[in-house]
Amino acid sequence: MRVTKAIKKEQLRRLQEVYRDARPALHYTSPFTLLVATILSAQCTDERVNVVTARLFPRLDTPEKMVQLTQSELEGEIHDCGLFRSKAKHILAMSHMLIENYGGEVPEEFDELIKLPGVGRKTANVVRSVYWGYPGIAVDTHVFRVSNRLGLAKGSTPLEVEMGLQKVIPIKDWGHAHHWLIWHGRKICHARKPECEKCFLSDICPSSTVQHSKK
DNA sequence: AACTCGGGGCA
DNA sequence: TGCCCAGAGTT
Repeated sequence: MRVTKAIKKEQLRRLQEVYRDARPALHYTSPFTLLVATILSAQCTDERVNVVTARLFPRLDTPEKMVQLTQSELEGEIHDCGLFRSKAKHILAMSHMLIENYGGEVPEEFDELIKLPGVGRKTANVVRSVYWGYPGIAVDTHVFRVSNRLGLAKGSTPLEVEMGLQKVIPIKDWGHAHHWLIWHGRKICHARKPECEKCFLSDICPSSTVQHSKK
């Protein structure tokens, strides 16, 4: 199936309709806690991240409080998230940098965010688009996979998909489309066994395994 | 572009 | 057991 611009628009319309009430799955109360939760979410399910942050953020929700922990203490706090050594190192270094260079606040500029240890394009775009509503699509594994399957934005690298998505998604929806695509990837368009028979986009998805009589 | 970090969930 | 999970840094 050739994916026309009209089909892409229809895909987005249906995604918006079905996931209208989709909210961020990660628990956070501020830019800093969203930043930390997003770092913890790397290669880890959001359910597990929420278990860790639920007991972490009531006590440690600012850079100033975070840097009072030692490396090994923080590793113990986030152990269940996996990749805990590098994550703990990054979170501590990031907190120190926020205090020294940004007055303890999280900068809103993309170029400043990605200077922070442990923060790449994906994490920077999450904080900007989800918390502050800035333009920018965060491309994680779900967004990458679903976008490629739908033909919404094809690319061999996350950056190519990010640029492609920004051409087809209206600016006002960039923070929301991030959630539509993630929820769709979680609920239906799984990595290993996509449930195409349950998918409300199977008739206009070039990767669908469902047979359709009409083309 | 490929490799590494990493414990837990699930087939 | 083997593969996967809301990635980023290094080589």
